[in-house]
Amino acid sequence: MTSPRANTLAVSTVIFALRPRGAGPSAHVLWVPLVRRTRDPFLNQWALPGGWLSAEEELEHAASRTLEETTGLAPKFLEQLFTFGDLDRTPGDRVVSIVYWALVQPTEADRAIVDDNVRWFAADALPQLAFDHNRIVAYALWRLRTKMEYSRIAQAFLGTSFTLAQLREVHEAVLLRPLDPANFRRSMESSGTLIDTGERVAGARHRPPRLYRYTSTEPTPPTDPTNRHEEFAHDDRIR
Amino acid sequence: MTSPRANTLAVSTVIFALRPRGAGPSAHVLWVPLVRRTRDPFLNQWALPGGWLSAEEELEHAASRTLEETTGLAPKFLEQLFTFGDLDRTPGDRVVSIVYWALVQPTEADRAIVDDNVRWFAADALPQLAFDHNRIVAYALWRLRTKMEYSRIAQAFLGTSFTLAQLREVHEAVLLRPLDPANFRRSMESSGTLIDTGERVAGARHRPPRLYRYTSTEPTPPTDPTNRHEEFAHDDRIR
DNA sequence: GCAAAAGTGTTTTATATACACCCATGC
DNA sequence: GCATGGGTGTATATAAAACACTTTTGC
Repeated sequence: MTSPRANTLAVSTVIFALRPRGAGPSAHVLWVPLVRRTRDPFLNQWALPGGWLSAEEELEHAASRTLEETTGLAPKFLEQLFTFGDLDRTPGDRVVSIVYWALVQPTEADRAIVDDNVRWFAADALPQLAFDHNRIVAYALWRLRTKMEYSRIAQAFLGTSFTLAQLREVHEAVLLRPLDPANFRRSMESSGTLIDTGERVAGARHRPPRLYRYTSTEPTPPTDPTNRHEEFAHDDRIR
Repeated sequence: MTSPRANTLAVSTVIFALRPRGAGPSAHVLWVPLVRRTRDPFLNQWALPGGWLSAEEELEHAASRTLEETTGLAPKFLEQLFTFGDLDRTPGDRVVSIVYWALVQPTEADRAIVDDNVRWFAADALPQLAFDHNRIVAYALWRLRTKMEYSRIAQAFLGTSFTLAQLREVHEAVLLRPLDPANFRRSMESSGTLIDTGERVAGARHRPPRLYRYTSTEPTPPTDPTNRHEEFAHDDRIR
């Protein structure tokens, strides 16, 4: 005789960073940190970072905390993605996972933790993950690509100032296609979200590019459910 | 001495229907069914239909079940909206609410249940609701309006066949602005989602309009997290 | 000078909008 | 006929894409 099933609440986070890669068509690729499971089910398999939700912790806080614990980084973008609760996604108790997604910049010589139980993987070449985590990452990737087209989350992969070429590189790496430099420049300039810092980057053997910053606020949708990250409104058009 | 707080899981649903109204600029308005709370907290105040989540019920099933129980209707559209879990949204135990939103057609002489504890309200003139439910409805409204512009959820308010004027009326009522009939026709025709049934509606004292149907499937985003409602992909772009 | 990327200009294409006007029906 | 929406045509404005060309640096 088995005891009745119970609901358990968990928070997980899909963390994206953009890192240079050896060679290939585009110079940067999306990477995702995963943690190795240290218990059953799916012992030793890779999974999204996350943990049980305590009754005293805000959802978003739980997401950014696990993010800090696995990458050592603070997110420049953090947003709720979806809540997964299919009955068959876990054996034993039913686990409802509130999943967030985050963008971080790979700073300070990849300050990111890398030990035997935490590793970064190329987002388009993941191994078989625990639970339904492959599906979750795939959905997060779709959301990232969709949102990149109408918002300015690209900045979250970069520092405070950047050249248009760097910003374009981010878009190209995420969208997986080349963008016309001339048209990209115009569309960014006309968006009104860029500020010319006046500075330039010398040193390369070509005309020194300008450095830009982002304006601090973006027109937020009337009712962002969280009202915490005005910089990047929640969906929308979850298109 | 108080016992430690616990997490509780609930599912609620924001249900929209489009119903004719007495007079005014547009002939139809959005309505939302609410239920009266029969216990504390917020005793007697109006709230979104919903209930506790059992460990044996799928999230979406819980949403459509409460929808059936409060309206007597089956949803033509049902999708996860957002998960609300702020610590201060409930007194006592912390309640995490997975909120769905749904569109129904007001069929069969408003088969909808109307008793002392269930009532329909105009979506733009709600009373003060229990918990954070005003904010939730506002967010659902924003999502409905956003999604109306790039998907074909409008059909969910209508029967299987409809005239272009009816479809336009839906858009106008949701978007709260008049649309050019000529341009609306063209944009719908060029979308490739409409099928001319060949039938017409006679009886009115003007040229009889054609009846259209929707094509059955829409290009789904690569990774709809649920894969159940291919007709209406989840955000995203939750644009 | 030459290579390479920054940056500007121009043309084409597609799409959205505004609005004039004809068509088919009921009365 | 006339009123009423159904339906077509067309001109204009705005934005996306394609691509030629000039500018500024390092070597």
